Amino acid sequence: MTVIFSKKCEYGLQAVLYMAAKEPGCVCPSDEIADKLQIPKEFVSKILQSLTESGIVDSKKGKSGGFLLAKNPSKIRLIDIVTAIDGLDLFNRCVLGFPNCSPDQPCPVHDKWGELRTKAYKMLTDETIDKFKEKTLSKISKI
Amino acid sequence: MTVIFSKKCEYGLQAVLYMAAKEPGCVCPSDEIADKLQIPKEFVSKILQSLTESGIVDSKKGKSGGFLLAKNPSKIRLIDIVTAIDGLDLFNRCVLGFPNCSPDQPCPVHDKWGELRTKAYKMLTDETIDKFKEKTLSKISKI
DNA sequence: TTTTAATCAGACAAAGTTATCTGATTATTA
DNA sequence: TAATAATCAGATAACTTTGTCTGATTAAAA
Repeated sequence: MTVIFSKKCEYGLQAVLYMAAKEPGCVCPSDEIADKLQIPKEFVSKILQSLTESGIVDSKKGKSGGFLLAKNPSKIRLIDIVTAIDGLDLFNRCVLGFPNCSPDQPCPVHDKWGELRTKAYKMLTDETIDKFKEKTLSKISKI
Repeated sequence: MTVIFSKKCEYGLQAVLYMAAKEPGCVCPSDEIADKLQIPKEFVSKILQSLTESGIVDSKKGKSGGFLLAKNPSKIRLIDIVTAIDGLDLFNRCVLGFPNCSPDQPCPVHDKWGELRTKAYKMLTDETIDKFKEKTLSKISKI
């Protein structure tokens, strides 16, 4: 199998985009998120717990509790979520798995791949989640 | 964790590049490949077995046997190896894991990501392994 | 012809990821 | 204050990937 982000990270990104598409400050129970995104409830709950520690989301306990974004969506970048869940190995590791791949000891595809990787990193760094509100709503409605 | 290619695929790419860097028609025992690339012997052996079925490498049994490329390196593209081992899911699946991601039902990052993905696919499709002989030799010598 | 050194095949083991379950804790609301 | 509905925490199960082991088969070389 081939993957870019782990399932955890995919679900984390989906959940955060979902919350960003709702009214600001709106508290979402994990039940609701899991239901709307069709992903396992306990799993998404765990993922959001870890994002709470990273300061990206907040949680409210007790009745009518749930999860909500900890900051303004315009302050949350896609890369923040990826970093919190998967880390940045994707952008540091050699794509062919060679040890000590670096400009000094480049693997055969080092330069070509590095270019793509830099662009991907830039995209994730440039984009904040407030930009995706409309697109998320449109996508969610079709699930 | 975050991955692009599976370990199998990484090792497969490494091994094929290694064979392409040797004299044409040269038979490499799995021992030698495993040793030079510092990867598990039985594992690389299994991977090369599967690439034999895909017609990318050939194998010779018995004493002084081993693996060799089944075609001219100029006829083997990086994408052929990736396809044989990992498949093309990477280029078809939604990067956020949304179901039914398509131009009709795009995920929030569909367009931006699609662009990068297309470039990556093109790179793997354009590059044949004969182009990497020098770079592979230089990298191997430093492991 | 016997020994040797390799692939081949399949079972198995270890590790990591994904998913589920259970119970404790917390805070709202009736 | 009691009932309710949510997060939180930790154990465990299922699955996939990665890696190892053993023995059979094959073919070259002594």
